[in-house]
Amino acid sequence: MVTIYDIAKKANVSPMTVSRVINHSPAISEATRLKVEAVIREMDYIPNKQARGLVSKETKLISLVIPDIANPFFTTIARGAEDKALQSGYQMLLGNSDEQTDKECRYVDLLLSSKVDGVLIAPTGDASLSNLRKLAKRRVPFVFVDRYVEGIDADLASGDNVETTRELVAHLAEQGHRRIALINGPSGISNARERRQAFLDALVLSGLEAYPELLIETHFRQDSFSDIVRTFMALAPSARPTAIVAANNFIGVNTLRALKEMNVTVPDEIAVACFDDPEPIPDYNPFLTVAAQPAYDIGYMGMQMLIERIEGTAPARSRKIMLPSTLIVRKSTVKA
Amino acid sequence: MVTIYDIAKKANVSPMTVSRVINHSPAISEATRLKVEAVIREMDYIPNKQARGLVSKETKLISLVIPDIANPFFTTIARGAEDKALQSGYQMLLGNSDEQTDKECRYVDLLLSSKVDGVLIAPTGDASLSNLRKLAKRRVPFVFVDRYVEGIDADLASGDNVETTRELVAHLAEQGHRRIALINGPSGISNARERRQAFLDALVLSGLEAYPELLIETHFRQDSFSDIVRTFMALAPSARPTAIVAANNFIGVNTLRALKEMNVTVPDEIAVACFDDPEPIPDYNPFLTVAAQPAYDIGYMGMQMLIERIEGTAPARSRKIMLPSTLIVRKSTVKA
DNA sequence: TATGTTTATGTTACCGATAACATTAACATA
DNA sequence: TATGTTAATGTTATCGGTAACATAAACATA
Repeated sequence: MVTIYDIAKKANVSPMTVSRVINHSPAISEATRLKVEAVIREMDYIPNKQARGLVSKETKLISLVIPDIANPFFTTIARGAEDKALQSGYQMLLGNSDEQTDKECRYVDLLLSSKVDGVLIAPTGDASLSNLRKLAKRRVPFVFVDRYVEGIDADLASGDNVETTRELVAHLAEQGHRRIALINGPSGISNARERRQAFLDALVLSGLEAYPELLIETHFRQDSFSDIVRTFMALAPSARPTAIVAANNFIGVNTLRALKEMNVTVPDEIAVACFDDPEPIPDYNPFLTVAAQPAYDIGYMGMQMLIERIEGTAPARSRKIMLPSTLIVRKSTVKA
Repeated sequence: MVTIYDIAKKANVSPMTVSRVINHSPAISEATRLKVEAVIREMDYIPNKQARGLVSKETKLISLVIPDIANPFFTTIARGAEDKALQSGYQMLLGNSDEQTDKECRYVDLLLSSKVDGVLIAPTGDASLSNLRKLAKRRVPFVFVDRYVEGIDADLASGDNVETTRELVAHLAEQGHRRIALINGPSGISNARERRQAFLDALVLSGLEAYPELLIETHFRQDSFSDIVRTFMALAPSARPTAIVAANNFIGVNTLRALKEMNVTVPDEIAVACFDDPEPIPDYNPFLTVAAQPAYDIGYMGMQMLIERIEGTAPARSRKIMLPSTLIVRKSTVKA
């Protein structure tokens, strides 16, 4: 491998002079600079970031830890985050936690060892506390995307859960629904908690009543909703929900599937709307009404805040950025 | 930061002994090992990969360079690749080339500086040659996913373009179509070239004729197909295609959209089928007939071959893995 | 008993860069 | 002319590990 020593020898200067040229130090004569630059080009020298990092204590590496890169919502966050990282000269490491705190823990250990400059994380839930404490203890800056953890002070970029929930409920209320169910994520995850509260508030706002039996808590990656749907359908017709709000795209799509399997027609018998668009490339004839969170911006802004933290240009107090969603009304909530 | 020197001092041994314990060297007495391990735990020591890598010449970093992480096909490749990487103790860096050779070049420079152990790449096309040469020159192992570059010898994991194309054409022929169009990617990308040839061969196999005016070359991320569709519709009715094969999900979806805008009914007037499912979470009522390539396996197998190359356990000759697709027939090709 | 072998541990140098300090030459100033 | 100042460059130590070699103690063998 070509090192600054090879360059130095060939250019007849000291390695330190080469280092100065590479780092654009002003204390270099024009003549020397040109000479060294010529040799660098000639020998096709590339600085070794590892060696540099050992001294400078920075790696220009940022880790993104998300539940699942295959979910279009997180995919788009990743895309936004990566764009910002590249702009600022950082490279992005990817980690899927699969909503499992122990897998997340494995990543945290890995990235602590890799000495990343910072971490952008959508934590698996409140159980992530110990993982985040580990980061904090080692003074690795981190920023939350999509979700936060109670008791940990850090910047957050997320969708506006309150306003988004309100929009979904208002839309359904407008369509005449009076009994609306919520199929939510686990209460151990901040956005599920927020969505639940926002849902209850939104019902009041729309002049509707809340029914405890229509408030379901499940997982964001639950893949069968047959039991839940069956329970709904077992209710007396007057007690059945006529509309369902699903707390993410995965729940939304799989609820639709369960309804279809049980021959419940959507939206005629039950309307369905959800958070996050399941389709990154909108299909010909999309069916599901969604409140699309601005995932790209969440990733981009989150990364921006993180880089500001890393580079010390962020304000001392932590920032919470809530971005508005876009309600996209489709067939699953509008009767023909 | 806690280093092996801190551990050594506290445990009353030399730093080298600590290093041996960390690396599970057998030449350590049980007593010393336990003593050192206790101090390591007590002081919460984490090895510094940068320092280690400076000596060992490995970073346990692999870079994945793909056109776009937001495209579900590549997303799923990333997911498979990441799973395999983690299993084998590697971390994955992500880079989006956006189908631009110069952006790809920027990444290659970055990862050369980061001293990654290997690169998994879906090259932007034949123009990637110089970028790949750079990698080869520096002896950074790389493996192709989805696409290869003529003149570069490396392992490849991809879908079986020939067989997949044949299936799509056979399906359309079975539906009675005699004039089938192909809207393809750029001929500078290997899989577009392969799909074109496979398409022509498949037509022959199905006893159909090829019409040059129905062979369109465009971009994999082209977003408007109005002109192409308009040209088709301007043909005399007997010369118009009755079916279109789109070379990827993006082309497929946007062709559908263009057809819709021009009030061409699908599949009645024109049927449409494409490579790669645009929907990572199949929607309630998916419309588009697709040949779904096994993206997860492409990523997983590609990463596996790469790790074998890195660790020197791969055979000298390069391997080409072609994985079969699954034809999913939906409404866009089947008249009601 | 002297020597060889094995096992466990320590010492030194180095990976490729940079920070901190040292030196030199050129020039300005008194 | 002696001294101070500035600009350009060099030297040394260090970052946190590990390879290679050195050493010491314990034991076996002739």
